[in-house]
Amino acid sequence: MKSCVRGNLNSNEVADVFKALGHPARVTIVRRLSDGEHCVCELVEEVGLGWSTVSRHLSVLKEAGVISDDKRGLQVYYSLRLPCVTRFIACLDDPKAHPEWMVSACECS
Amino acid sequence: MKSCVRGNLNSNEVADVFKALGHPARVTIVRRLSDGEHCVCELVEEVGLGWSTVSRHLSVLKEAGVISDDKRGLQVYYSLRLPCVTRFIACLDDPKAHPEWMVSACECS
DNA sequence: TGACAATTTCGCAATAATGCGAAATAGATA
DNA sequence: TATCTATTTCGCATTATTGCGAAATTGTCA
Repeated sequence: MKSCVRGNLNSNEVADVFKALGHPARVTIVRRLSDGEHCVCELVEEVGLGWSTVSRHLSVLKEAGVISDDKRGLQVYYSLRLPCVTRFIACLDDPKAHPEWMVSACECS
Repeated sequence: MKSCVRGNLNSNEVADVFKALGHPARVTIVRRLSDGEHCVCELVEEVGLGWSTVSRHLSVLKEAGVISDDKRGLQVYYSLRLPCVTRFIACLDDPKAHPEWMVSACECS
């Protein structure tokens, strides 16, 4: 079995994912997306910042591979690409009791 | 069962943990600590930056609750407080096959 | 085609993070 | 007590991130 210490990604690549998640607005976005896809308009409302600002936060998350977008008609729908993010946040929220960590192997896609 | 969307921590607090992990040097440190505690001297060598810089990276991680320190004699030993960080990085490394995600509920302490 | 709606890109000013060397601490040892 | 060793704190210059409004894009619909 492979060690967790050194994997396929170097520290720069891993740090980019963490960095992308390291902003309150982006955490809010990711949390919201954990229950399914949402359009930008809904996320703007949830985050409480300007459209251009939220748009850039979304592009940071997308660039890091955390979320993906799907343009349908006038609207762009974003969804979470890394379910393990949700599970990790759940662990931070309540380190003791989190059976959802046992649900399955990581299904990041 | 509690939803993952809103937990005990607000987005600021969650973002602080991600922000602490969002730097290549700090990812290197955390990866190294996933096999047990190490003194600063070993981490300085691994990271390849100056002592004062590594020391500040360590304080950022400690401040965020990701690692803890233990001073014994002249040396300070750091260790990981959030094993789920290791599991999350493992997920990023190889999203498909990671049975260690099933090992147990999160044992963050 | 022309007007509208949802979203992104751009440029800018303000703020935060980074890395370094020098100086400060704190424990061990002579 | 004086000194050595491991580590942290401080001050500084450089670079990155943030949020905003204005302008640009892109798809829809009359």
